[in-house]
Amino acid sequence: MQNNLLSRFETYLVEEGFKPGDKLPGELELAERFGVSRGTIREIIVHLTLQGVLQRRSKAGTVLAAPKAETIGRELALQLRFLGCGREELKAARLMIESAAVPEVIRCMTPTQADKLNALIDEMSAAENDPEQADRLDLAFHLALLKITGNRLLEVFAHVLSLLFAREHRTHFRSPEAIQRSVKYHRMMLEAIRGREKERLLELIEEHIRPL
Amino acid sequence: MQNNLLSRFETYLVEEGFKPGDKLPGELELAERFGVSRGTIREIIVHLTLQGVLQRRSKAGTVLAAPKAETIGRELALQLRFLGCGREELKAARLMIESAAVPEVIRCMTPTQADKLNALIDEMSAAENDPEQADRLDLAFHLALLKITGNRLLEVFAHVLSLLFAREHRTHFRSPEAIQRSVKYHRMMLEAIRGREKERLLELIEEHIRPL
DNA sequence: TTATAATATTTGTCAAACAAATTAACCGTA
DNA sequence: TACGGTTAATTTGTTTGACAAATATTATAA
Repeated sequence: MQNNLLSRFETYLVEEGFKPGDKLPGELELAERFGVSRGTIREIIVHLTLQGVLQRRSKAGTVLAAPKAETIGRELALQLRFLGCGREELKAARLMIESAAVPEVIRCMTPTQADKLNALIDEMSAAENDPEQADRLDLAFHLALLKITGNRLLEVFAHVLSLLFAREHRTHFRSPEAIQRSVKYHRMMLEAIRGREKERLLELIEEHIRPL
Repeated sequence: MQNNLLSRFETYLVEEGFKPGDKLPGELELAERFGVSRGTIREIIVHLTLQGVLQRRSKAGTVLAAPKAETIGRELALQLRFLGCGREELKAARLMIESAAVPEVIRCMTPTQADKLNALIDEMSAAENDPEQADRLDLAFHLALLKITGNRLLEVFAHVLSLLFAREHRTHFRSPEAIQRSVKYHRMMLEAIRGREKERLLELIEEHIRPL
């Protein structure tokens, strides 16, 4: 049963003390070690590779990957897609996650990060005639916001939500006006963050997400 | 490249309009359809199976799975494990997620759900001499709490966090006293929920999670 | 029509093979 | 000794073929 082989392989990875970047033995050796054929162990290796746990350089070998929030979220999004969440459920989750981060965001914010947010806002404002680009920048802003907390778990969750949003409802913005309205909200949010106004920021986030 | 084949397969699943429970064609037919050998397409099928997107009854066939928060969270947890989050990061994430859910929890709570929470608390109280069981029930309580919101995305996130917690620090409770202290907090939280006291609940959650 | 037996599918797993790429070994030269 | 280039050995990516075991389907008999 593959499930069993997978967990054996997982504990092998952990117990053998592999660290990101370390090279694993070849497929043949691994197959022998686990008492299965190369094809069988390969199914597991490929799975973990697609999952983002391993990384393979073609024809050279397999190494333990340094997992990134981005690649991790990508795979999860597919699964959640079949979960069939509606727009409202997604919005609610986004709202909750972002609201949750507010205290930490205000606590951790540095001037450099504020500048970066500002740059994203400007860029989005400039993209008022490119809805697709504006959409990407909108999501980038919200992600950057959460990234301020320095919590990678939250970052992964936010990524998942962005991806789901992007896939299901890729056309938020239809007019330059809508884009500029969003830009305005982002600016107000940034002001609230700079002024450490927690309540104000919560209000803004809610108002910003609700009408999506 | 497998990555490409995976995304082709994914769009196939979506475009062909498969719904949970639907049976897919056999491996041979799929292999032919995608222009690869059985072994190659199998790597993708196995991956999606381990991922929880597909489900296979041995020697009978493959069907599209009805994804559950639990199985989805399980796979993600492994990935995040290699991300190497420390206890503090985990705690912060838990705190944020649970705090985020508070308004919704209070809004959505029904008497039946309150009773269920109560039952979980009683069970945990009775398990004061079985730390492992108490630990499980503790997590079950927190999960049930989030489930009240009816938001499956939040549920998945909560699951991930529970699993990470369970794996990394499986020995929260060392004494019956510690367990009863936790039980006491759960009871107070339940009271706050029943009384719709938002601020009180937030306080309790913070106090409850901080010393872990 | 229904129960049962025979047959055909389908998965799970293995072995062997080969091209293409990369890595390691070797070897002659300065 | 140190270095650069050529050759040989590994390793992956992918295919084909094979076979047992479980399951689904069909045919047959009561």
